[in-house]
Amino acid sequence: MTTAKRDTYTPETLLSVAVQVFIERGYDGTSMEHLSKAAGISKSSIYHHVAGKEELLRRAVSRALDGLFGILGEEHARVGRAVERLEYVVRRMVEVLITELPYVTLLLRVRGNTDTERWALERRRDFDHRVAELLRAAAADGDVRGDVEVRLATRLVFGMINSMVEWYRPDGRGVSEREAADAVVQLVFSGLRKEH
Amino acid sequence: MTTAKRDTYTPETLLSVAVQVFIERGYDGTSMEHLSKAAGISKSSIYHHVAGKEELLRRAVSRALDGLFGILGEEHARVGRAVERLEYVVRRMVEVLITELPYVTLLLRVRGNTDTERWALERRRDFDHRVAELLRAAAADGDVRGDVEVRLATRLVFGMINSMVEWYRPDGRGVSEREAADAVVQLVFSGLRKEH
DNA sequence: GTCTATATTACGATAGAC
DNA sequence: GTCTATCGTAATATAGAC
Repeated sequence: MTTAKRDTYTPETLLSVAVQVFIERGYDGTSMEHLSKAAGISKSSIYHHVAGKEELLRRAVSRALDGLFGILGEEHARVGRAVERLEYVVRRMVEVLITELPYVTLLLRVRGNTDTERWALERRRDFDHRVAELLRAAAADGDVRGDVEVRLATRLVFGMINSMVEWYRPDGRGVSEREAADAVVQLVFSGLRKEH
Repeated sequence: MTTAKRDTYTPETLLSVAVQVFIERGYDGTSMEHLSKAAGISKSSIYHHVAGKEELLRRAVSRALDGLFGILGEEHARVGRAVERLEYVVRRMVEVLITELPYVTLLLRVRGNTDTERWALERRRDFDHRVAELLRAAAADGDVRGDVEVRLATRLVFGMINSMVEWYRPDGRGVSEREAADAVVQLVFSGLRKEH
């Protein structure tokens, strides 16, 4: 290459700044002015890199969705007893949520006002259904309790995992990724009550 | 009274309309124009009833918080073994969430951009701490497993309960309040795995 | 209590210079 | 690739008539 890489923005690096601001102020609550201040460049410079606010949102939620769907392609999610595959997917969901925390955070806050948001919601539903199928198979195997409806249980488990974006912070002082994943797996499969 | 009550708006009735719109479009994504269209009156008429958008938000989250804090004052939440009080509070949280669904939904989506939102977040934290204390007491009694940290477990349980606002719809066709509360209590205390 | 009309500010996006 | 300046629109809120 002829010129060294300067500390100028690319769509990728701009994205990480934008996602932070979106999370702090909310997507709707963030103006292009807010983004330009946070990035240290002018509004029109942002338009040089991306077509607009919504493209930044699309790139962000795409990254989160790619991480989640990637789990379903992994070997431990595809072979073995359903209940074991389910446990693996639950653990990996926690890990992906932490690895891609800002992007997953944004994905989970999307409500469906724009085309991009509706597309993200649809892909989330696809993912949910895939995991629900796993739970259904585990129930058919007799490995999970039959007194809670599959769809309801899936929603509650997803709720527990996804809620981590509200409080998890990946600094050294808090909960480690391993501790978080262990706690979720313990609660989801064995519950709070001490076993006798 | 001298005149019969007409079908005109009061701050209360206007609130129920506004909350619906806030939930559909997001608080930031809702303009006074949107509200006036939904209410069937002009923008300036809304300003006759409330000082502005933020007052509607404050009224809404107050109602949700009153419902939640009310639980802690109930007898079953104050007397008895800690693990039993905890189970009662979890069940009642589900019930209040369903009873005050739109208001709790709004409360849980608040992010902290305005004074009202920061106040709501603070009160939510207070409530969380009160329930965490209950879990701590149950652990001290030896009724709850000791291998998951109290603060972490509380957050995950709240995550599961609160996530219900994302999908629960109180029409006759779906999950009843009783089924939902039972499922949450089962999962939180006993987990998914079939007991041996 | 509701309306129309409007003041004022902020928004997303573009033009065009450097 | 970044800037300043600006366009057209839509936002919150108010004034004042009825």
